[in-house]
Order: sequence, then structure tokens, then C-alpha cells
Amino acid sequence: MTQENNTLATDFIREIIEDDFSTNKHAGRVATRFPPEPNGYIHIGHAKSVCLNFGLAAQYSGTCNLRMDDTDPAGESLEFVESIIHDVHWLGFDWNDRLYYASDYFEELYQFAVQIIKMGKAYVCSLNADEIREYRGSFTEPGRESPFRNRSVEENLDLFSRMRAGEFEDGAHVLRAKIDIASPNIVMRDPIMYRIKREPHFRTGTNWVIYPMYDFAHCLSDALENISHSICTLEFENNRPLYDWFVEQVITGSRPRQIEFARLNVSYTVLSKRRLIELVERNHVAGWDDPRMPTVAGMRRRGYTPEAIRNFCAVIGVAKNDNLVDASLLEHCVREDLNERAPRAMGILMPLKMVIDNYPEGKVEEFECSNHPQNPAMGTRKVPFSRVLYIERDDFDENPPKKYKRLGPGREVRLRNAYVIKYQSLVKDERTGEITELHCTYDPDTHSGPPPDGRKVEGVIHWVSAEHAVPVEVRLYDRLFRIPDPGSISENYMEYLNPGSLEILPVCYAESSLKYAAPGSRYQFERLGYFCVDAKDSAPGKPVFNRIVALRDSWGKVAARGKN
RNA sequence: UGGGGCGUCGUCAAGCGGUAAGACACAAGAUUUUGGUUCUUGCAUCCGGAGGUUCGAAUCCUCCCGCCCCAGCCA
Repeated sequence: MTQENNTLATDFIREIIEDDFSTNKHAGRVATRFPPEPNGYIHIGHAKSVCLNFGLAAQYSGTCNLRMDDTDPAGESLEFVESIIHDVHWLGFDWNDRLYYASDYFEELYQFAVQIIKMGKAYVCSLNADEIREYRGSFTEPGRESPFRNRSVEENLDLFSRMRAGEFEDGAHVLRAKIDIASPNIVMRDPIMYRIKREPHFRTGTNWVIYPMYDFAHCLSDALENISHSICTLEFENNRPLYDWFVEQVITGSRPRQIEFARLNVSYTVLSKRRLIELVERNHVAGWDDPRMPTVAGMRRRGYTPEAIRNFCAVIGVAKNDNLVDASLLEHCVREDLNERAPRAMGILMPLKMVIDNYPEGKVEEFECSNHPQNPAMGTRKVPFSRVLYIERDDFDENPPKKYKRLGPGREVRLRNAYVIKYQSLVKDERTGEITELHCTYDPDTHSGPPPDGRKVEGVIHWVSAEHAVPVEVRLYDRLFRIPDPGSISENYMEYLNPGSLEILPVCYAESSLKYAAPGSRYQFERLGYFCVDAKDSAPGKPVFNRIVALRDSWGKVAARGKN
């Protein structure tokens, strides 16, 4: 533990922990846990929690467990467990041998329940679901006591063991805590501890037909694991008295403390598990790892790095304010990381053929190009140059707007890493009017410096040698939704999906060095953005590139302004 | 409506009675063989509102307003 860590609380949770150190509350121990339910893939919101919990443990020389909160077999599966394990590891965190499952505590939890029944503080209630809801009252009226509330301990014990034994139909009985049916906090109105549910569990199979509820299982799982600080999101604030109630019944000595923070929201996407499931199941995306998804798997496939995601989680902070973090902040973190680590390369997204009329036919030069202009240690690569090239369609304009620095009639422009060229003529498709070919001449004295005669050449455009280029597919991604806060819309939020969130460009050209680029590797295509070799759909020699994020584009802003 | 929580720049977020950090975004400029990077500069006389306490309040008190969460045998 470093000194700064002891003196620099950066958020209210760290303040609490450091406070606890000063009073020696948990014997100076920090034990946290990340407790996902394995019924979906984890997303950027979970990543915030993962970074918080594991980060706290690392900072204060404590431990963080990974615990599957698998108390409701419906929807839970091994696939999700495996994805969570993979994703948390990928994010850069390790729990050593402390991978736990709430389902491993089922027997202990059952015994705790028996204990609470014996204390006269839990009872088997035989009201049906509708009746329980009615009896619970509402915000304005207190609940009414269940007619089964005063069953004897013996009867409760008998009924509860028969619930476990499978003697009753689903829903016939539940075990309830006897707390306060009139409490102003609805959570405390004799909450349900166990329900009968004949659903096979992916780990315990058919061993159990009763399953503990979250409020009962979660706090006691924390206690069994000796968690000191149980960090969860704000919506569980109402449940904290119940958390404490259960723990007090059965645990003596040091008890875990629940602390709530605000869950993350990011603009132009949704982060609730229910909605992500809908996106997947209704095929609005190609799966949990669709690069447009805010899931860890999606971001990984898109090309985001764990470092970028971790940095984002650090930068957004931890507080209790409802929030909607700008998607541009995430993008900034991704660019910031990739700018340093991604080797540069050239690729053409919208090809336009260009012939250098005065360049000898059949001649090929190989230019030594820097892989990173600010970091020579990243080395160089050879890029072939020849008479016929492809350039970006956007880099030529027959009627250039003001401030346009690219190619146009009568103009000169620098070919990145190569010569200065001058426009000569163009060829159009007579039927469509589309420009099909450009003719230019090059200045042989300009490869490694400005024109010797002192002419100023302002623009620089990228290119690729037609003969040597690798044809590639490129996938462009945009925000999933058209509106900043789709999460706030309760109904028909799918109407706000961005129809242009995926654009596939089947015919693009990458420089030859990229032909066998490793799946998952990331490059900056100069002047365009960062791209990642798709790990699923690429084949050797035939890479598919995902655009991770575009470069900042100050010209795009100027150009857009010009149109208005 | 009963209970719980939250309101500081467009967005996150510091601030803990001594006179509004930082980041993103945005804007302007410099450097540049990426309109990228980097650098410089600007960007809340004001902290949901109104009163009060104090020499002094975003920070303490009172009232008011707004937003979020809770009435699953989900988590």
C-alpha cells in the first residue's frame, strides 16, 4: 500500500474505507466481491463495478472475490458463467482461487433459514402470489398480516422441510421473514426468503426445488465470504435495512457493510440487461459480441482495449448522482490509448483510381514508412508505390469548397510518405457522371522533402498501390441509438435504433503489409481512424477490419458547418 | 401518495465554513508529410430556489421545487 493511497480518498467509498481503517472496523481488512448473476453478458456498466471492486482490493492490499449470484435458475447458464470469467480476466483482473457460487451455499443458507425459523422470525406463508401482493399493501396503505404469520415454529419447520423435499407444487408456499408488515419501507414487509421453483439449476441440477431470494442469499453469501465492503448500485439502497436484518440474525462479529453507488449510463446506448437481451433476441444486433454492443465482449471484438476501458472507469468517477456519461468520453479514452499503441498504416475505404501519368509503367518503388511518427521505436515497414494507385474519393473534389486542402482541378497535394502530385485530368462514366479515374503527374524531387523550388503544398492524402493492395472488407460502426438517452424511454425504445449503426464496405483496399495482419490486432489507418482485424470473420490473407473509432475530425466539422 | 436517494459548467466530477479542481465536449491559435498527435488560450462572479445563522456559506439551519428508486415467488 502506498502512502498516497492512505491519504488520498478520491471518492466517498474510499473515504468510508479509510474511515474504517482509522477505527479498525474490519481489522484493517478490505474484502470486496463482484457478484454478477450469470444470466447475460457483462457490459460497460459492470466494468465500472469490476474496476471499482477489484481496484479497491488492489489499492488497499485486500481481496476481491468473483461470485456468481446464481439463485434463480431461470435464465442462468454455464455459457454466461464462462463469458463473465473470460471478460473479467480480459479486463485485467484476477481472483486467484476465489471463484464462488451462491449455489455452493445453498445448504448453509438453508440452515440459516431453519435457524431464523427457530428464532420465531420466519414463517411459511401459504398465500398465493396475488394474495401476497394484495396483503403487502401499497405506498399509501400499510400491509396486512398474512393469516399464516403466526404458525408455530414446529409447523414452520415441518412445512419448510417438506418444501425442500418437494412435497408441494410450485408457488404453494413461500418462506417469509417475520419483520414488519406495516413498515413504510415495502422491502421490510415480511419479505420472501424462499420460493418453490421446479427448475433445474445449471450447477445443482434437480437437487433443489426451493431457491433463496436475492435479499436473503446475497447478504449471507457476503457474510460467509467475510466481505467487509459490499458494494452495489443505488437501487438496492431500500434493501439495505433488510441486508442488515438477515446478517444480524445469524452472524456475530464483523459484518459486511453494504455501500451503494450510482450505476453507469452512457449516451446513445442502453445498459440494462433486459434491453441488451432484447437487442440480441430480436436480432437487432448479431449477438452479445456484436461490435456495436456495449458489452465487454462487443467492445473487445470492436477493438477497444482493456486499458482504455479501465481508464474510462477511472475517469468517470464514483458517486451517487444519476448520470449519463457522454459516449465521446469513452471514445476519447479509446483514442488516447490507441494513439500510443496502434501502428500506422494506409487503407482506402472509398477507392478512386488514380494514374500517375509520368511514372514509368511497371516501375515499383518501396518506401520505408514509419509505423509511428512520434515513436521511432515502433519501427518501419516497406510500402510499395507504383503508377496506378487508389486514393480516397473524399480526397478529390471537382469544385472544392473553401479551405479544402485536398486534390482538385489545378491543385497539388502530397501523397503521404511519397511524392507531391499534381492534378491533370479526370475520366467520368458518361451515363452516371461518376468520376471513375483521375490522372496526375508526380514531382520526383519531393519524396523526402518539400519541393526544392519552395512551392507550398498543404494537403496530404493517403493512397495504396493498386497492384499491391489487399482487398478487404471494412465495417463501420456508429451509435446504436439515435437519441442520447434511449434508456429513459420505457416503451418502443427500439424505434430509436440507429438504422445506420452498421455500414459494410465490401470493397476496400489496405496496404500490402496488412494482408496477414493477426486477428485482433489494431492499426491506425492514417487520416481515417483505428481499425481492428475482426477475430471472427477474418480468414488468413483476407482480413476483415472493424472500425474501432474514427480519428477526431476537425475538417469534418468545418465542412459540415459550410453546408449550413 | 408512504419510504429511500440525489440536485455544482453542455456531460462526468472535486469541494467537508475562508471566498468554485480536473476531465470530456465546445471555441480560438501555434507546430505538423495524418485537417491525427502535441502545445497554448478561452469556457460556472456562481453551486435547484427562497429565507436564515456567520466577519465569511456550494459547504450549517428552515421551507420550497425538481429528478431517480421501491408495491417480482427477478437481481
